[in-house]
Amino acid sequence: MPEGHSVHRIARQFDRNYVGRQVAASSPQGRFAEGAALIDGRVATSVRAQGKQMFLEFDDDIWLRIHLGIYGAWDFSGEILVDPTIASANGRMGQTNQRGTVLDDAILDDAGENSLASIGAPRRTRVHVRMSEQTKGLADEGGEWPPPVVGQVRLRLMTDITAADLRGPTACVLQTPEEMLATVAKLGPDPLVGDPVANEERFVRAVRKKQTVIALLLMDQAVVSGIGNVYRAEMLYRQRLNPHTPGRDVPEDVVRALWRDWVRLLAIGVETGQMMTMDDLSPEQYRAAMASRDDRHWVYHRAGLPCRLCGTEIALEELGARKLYWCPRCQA
DNA sequence: CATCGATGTTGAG
DNA sequence: TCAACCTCGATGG
Repeated sequence: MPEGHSVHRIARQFDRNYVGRQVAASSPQGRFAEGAALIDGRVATSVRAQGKQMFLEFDDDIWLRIHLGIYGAWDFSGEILVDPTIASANGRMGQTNQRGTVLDDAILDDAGENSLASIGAPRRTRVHVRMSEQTKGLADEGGEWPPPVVGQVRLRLMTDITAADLRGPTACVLQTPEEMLATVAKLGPDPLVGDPVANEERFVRAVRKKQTVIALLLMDQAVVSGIGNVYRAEMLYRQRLNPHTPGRDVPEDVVRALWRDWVRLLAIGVETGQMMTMDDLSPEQYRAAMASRDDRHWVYHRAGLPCRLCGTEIALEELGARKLYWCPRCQA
């Protein structure tokens, strides 16, 4: 499941490959047939992302709102122009198969003549991008156009050279400009949207006026946009903050530190496509982290394992129907 | 092969 | 508070 960084990456791919182009829309699965018919043949005019929501605008004044939810995903295939701002730091998109990471770990066709090693001026490359093991075979077929529909595809958006298949979204709806703005208005600040100073102040105010525990506030999309269960656990650990601290009791400087850390982690996530939440890794640690997501985090998914710093068993508890991982000693 | 669980949200009760 | 949504990788037999 994508957290905010993935949604921004997807938005950039739409910006690069769809905005300014006429789009053929269809709903192979049928559950979005009416909506698809409404936008079919229109030109995509802009795209925006805030938190876990993405909005794709079509002429004239029709906004497609997408929320991937817990298992939604986009599959891109065909000929795509890779946004240079999201090429990975090591010169190649990741190769792991994490589900739901969408363009995180997006993959170049293994047989591909192209590599993203040359991060620079945008250039058109024939690549296949995928997100799920299921569609790997499809991408590797190559050549077939349009790509055969695999499984339940709610919405397919095609330019003459690129296809994007949407499956399993929580939300896939058309909105008027007013409705889109109303949706955005309910969302907390996103570091990549709007004024940085205003965003931080908004976050600080929202946290410090509530008695809700900070672990819940960080997951509240009205308080801050884009943080999910992984970033939540990791951010709390990085501040050595007890997850049960009421928002109003978190010192202001710590609240600000949380925000600035989110700014930083989101930027890293958007750029690399990975939720890398550990700093200053040794070469050995870095290799491990690249190879396995279990080695990228301080506490997430590490219940019962020794804390990387103090050796205490990482605790797991249910909070708001989600799993919370934390170190009882470091975050006392 | 079957079952589980997940980087999420909504809405019924 | 909890089921539903809807998909698929991981896990276990």
